[in-house]
Amino acid sequence: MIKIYNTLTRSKETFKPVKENRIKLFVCGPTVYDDSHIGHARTYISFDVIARYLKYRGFSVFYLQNITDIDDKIINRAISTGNDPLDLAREFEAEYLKDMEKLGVENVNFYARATEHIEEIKAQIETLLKSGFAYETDNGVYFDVSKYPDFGKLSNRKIEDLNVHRISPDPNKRNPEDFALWKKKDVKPVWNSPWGAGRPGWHIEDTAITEEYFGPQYDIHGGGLDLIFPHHEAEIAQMESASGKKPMVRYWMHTGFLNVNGEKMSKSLGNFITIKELIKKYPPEVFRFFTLSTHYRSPIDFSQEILEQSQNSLKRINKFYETIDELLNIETSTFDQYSPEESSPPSYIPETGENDEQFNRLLEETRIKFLEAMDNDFNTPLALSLLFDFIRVINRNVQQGTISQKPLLNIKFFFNDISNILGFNFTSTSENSKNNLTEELVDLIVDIRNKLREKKDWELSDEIRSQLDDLGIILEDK
RNA sequence: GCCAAGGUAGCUUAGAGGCGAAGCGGUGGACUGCAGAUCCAUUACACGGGAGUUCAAAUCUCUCCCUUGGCUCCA
Repeated sequence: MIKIYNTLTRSKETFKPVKENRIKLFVCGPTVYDDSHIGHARTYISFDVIARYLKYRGFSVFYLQNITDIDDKIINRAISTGNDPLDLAREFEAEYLKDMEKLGVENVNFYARATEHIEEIKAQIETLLKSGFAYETDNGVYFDVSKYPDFGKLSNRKIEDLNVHRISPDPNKRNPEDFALWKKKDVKPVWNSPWGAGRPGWHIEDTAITEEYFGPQYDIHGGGLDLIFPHHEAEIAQMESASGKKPMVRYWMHTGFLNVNGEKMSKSLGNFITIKELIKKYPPEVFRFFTLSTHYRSPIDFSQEILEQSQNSLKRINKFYETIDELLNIETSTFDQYSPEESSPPSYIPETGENDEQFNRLLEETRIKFLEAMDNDFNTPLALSLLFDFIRVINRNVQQGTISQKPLLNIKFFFNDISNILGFNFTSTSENSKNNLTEELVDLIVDIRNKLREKKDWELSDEIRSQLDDLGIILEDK
């Protein structure tokens, strides 16, 4: 039974899709006017894991994301760089998709561009106008918040409180908190509409897109915490008014902020880190681990030091996975050739052992606890800590030679599942790098060094090891 | 002013009434020619202060202190 924290009710609820077994998941995508930053990465990795887990749990997940490719920021950026706004948007959209691919975010089924849903947007505005929820002014078409008494239910605000700190509200609007559905414009990218040329407001694209692919009601809507107000609030108002159906979304999920060195990430503070900059310094998996070591709703603090910690922690899991592989591979490659007469038999571990049952039981317990942790609002930090507990016990038994192949094989399958769910790739280097020239050359150097070691030429051996280390190749003598 | 999230060992995080918290880091030991990895031990009977409820409180209640964020665009 999966429980999800619902921003709307501010409590954990048992998850039940509208349609049995089929989940419609929408997550707000980026406005493509610049390179994506590590805050985006945090959010999209979180939802990537959520989608992966729901699939693992047997649900069929349709994960939809919008791409905001028309917006003031894009236009301003295009003007300042002398580009066409739509070209600029395409360019950064491509960069975004590349970044996501590198981060291992691969579960989005469809990316929907705002500019390719102008007809749906206009249709929804038309509906809202006809039913009296929207009105037209000289500047555009606005949603009349006073017609929707539930406005503020997601962000827990009262309409009265909203206009307190407003600066210079548009006098043509009926209420200061009314928001634009259509902006009348005559410059640059504009589309024709019954209300004149212009372009859509920010909020309407999402509901137009979700209505097109999901209908007026669906399961999960996700995004960053900062989108709750006003964006998601506006979405609810639009869609529920247009369709007359409530709720538009059953579960609202929001990811916490990523801060840098305890401060909000912003361009003015100079602590703005793009995904590209990040993955120049650290493998994407390290960032993924960092992300998953904090609950998705909690704020997360990014710093070099913490990323180093994540790197070391992840190394421990990878190392463990490699150890298992090695133990099992030794068997497959040398077990048949082993004969008791040989003076130095190849090291191997027995196929079965007397403790097999015990290890299988431990594995099952760990699996159950892991699933329980993930079921409980996707508690990845707890899930990871369970893995570490398990790894320690198995390592101990590996060291003591008290574990056999059979349980190790089961463990390997379990970790394959884990790597799928969390989006890691634990595959050991030995599996990946066969037929690789670099690897062969390294093997050659290692062979030579082993001969030096036989001659007890420690000085040269150590120098070779140290120089390999400088090249990023870590040599560990057994 | 209004809303929200927090303050748990050196660092990063789980836990949410009773059971040894996990990882990283430090120190010592086992193993090793050395180093690394791994294991064992230790740092470490941790929960911002105060009061209350309870047989029992990091966990519930009250109160105080502090941090961060949102209320304009933002994942």
